[in-house]
Amino acid sequence: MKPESRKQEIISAAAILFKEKGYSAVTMRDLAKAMGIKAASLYNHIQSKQEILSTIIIDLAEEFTFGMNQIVNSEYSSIQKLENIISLHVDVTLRNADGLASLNNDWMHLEEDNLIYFEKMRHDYEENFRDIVKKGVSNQEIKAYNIEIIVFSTLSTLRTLYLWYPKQKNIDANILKRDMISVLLQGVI
Amino acid sequence: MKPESRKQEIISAAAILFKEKGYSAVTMRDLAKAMGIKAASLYNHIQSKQEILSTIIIDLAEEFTFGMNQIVNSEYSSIQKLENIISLHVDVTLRNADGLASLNNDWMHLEEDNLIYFEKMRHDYEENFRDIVKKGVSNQEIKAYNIEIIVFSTLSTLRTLYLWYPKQKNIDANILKRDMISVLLQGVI
DNA sequence: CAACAAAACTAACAATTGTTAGTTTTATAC
DNA sequence: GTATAAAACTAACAATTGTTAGTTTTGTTG
Repeated sequence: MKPESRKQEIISAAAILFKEKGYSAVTMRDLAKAMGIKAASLYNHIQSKQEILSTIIIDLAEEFTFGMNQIVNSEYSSIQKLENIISLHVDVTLRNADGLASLNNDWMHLEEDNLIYFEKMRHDYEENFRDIVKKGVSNQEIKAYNIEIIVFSTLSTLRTLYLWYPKQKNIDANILKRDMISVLLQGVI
Repeated sequence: MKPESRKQEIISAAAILFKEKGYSAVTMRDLAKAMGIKAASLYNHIQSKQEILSTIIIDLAEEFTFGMNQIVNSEYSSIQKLENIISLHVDVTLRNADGLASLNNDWMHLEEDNLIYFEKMRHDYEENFRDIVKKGVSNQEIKAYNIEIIVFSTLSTLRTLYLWYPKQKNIDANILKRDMISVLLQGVI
């Protein structure tokens, strides 16, 4: 592993603190203490507290957007697309569970352009997800339950994965994917 | 409907603001403005900002604890117990969606005894939930997937219901229960 | 060792925070 | 109409907030 830049170290430390208490409750002095330095010293590396938050959230949101676009443009069946979405969430969660806490709970503290940009990405993501489910229902690949409930319950579980998986000790990514696919999809197929 | 006491009005207004921005980001001046009064005037009715938060969260947590205890002590099958849990969450969510945002996202800002009390209730709740699933698996009422994943994915969906149901227009509680039961349980039965 | 950049420091700022004290207004009861 | 209680107000507090300016220390490169 190559050493993180000082800026990246700060962002990673911030993500952990944001996960524990939320963006608003974490002070720059808290963050500095976690880094073993003084608050003012942080500003040699970052521009503002807000920059930390937006870096954490926007990077992750773009990862999801990119992954979803690949899935949407693929030639898989609807069910296979859903499996790929589950796989995407597992991958991102294993790589950056701390950051996902901010994405889920602190996105509303983004400012101006970043807030608008984030909300558009989230909206498009949900829209793509919904379209995949709809297509699957019209295909008769997926049972015609309430579509909104399928979308909501699957997304809820995937979005909350960051809270749960750290409690499981050393769970293998592929086993996790397989089990998530079973539980989330067996009911709707 | 009987008129809410002034204190209850404040707590309800606070729950809405807490849902939008989180406990830490809402100031007493924000809350006062929402009530159309000055911040100092709030203190004629409440003791502290913390008291508002703990009232919102502890009341809800006790509702869940009470409901879960009734289900645990009933003579239903495991599946019926799970259906009753789903029904409990739907009922509580329809009655107080705003407060559930605080319970889900701001419980860590509870102080001392209330924090300990809350964490115990949450732990016991999850433990009861898990035991019901385990019993169902040993009964062969429930498929023997990864138990932890079943518990986690079901709870995630139920806990996030408060975010989603307000977007559905005038959805009937009983229809919602029926559909939730279908999507959450058909996969694991 | 001299030079330079990276990264830390001290000290302070203006704004905002939850909360208190004391006072005035508003509504209710006799 | 006067007394009482409820609910608002003004003014201020001590602490904490994100951030800046200016300075010193640390580490690297020739």
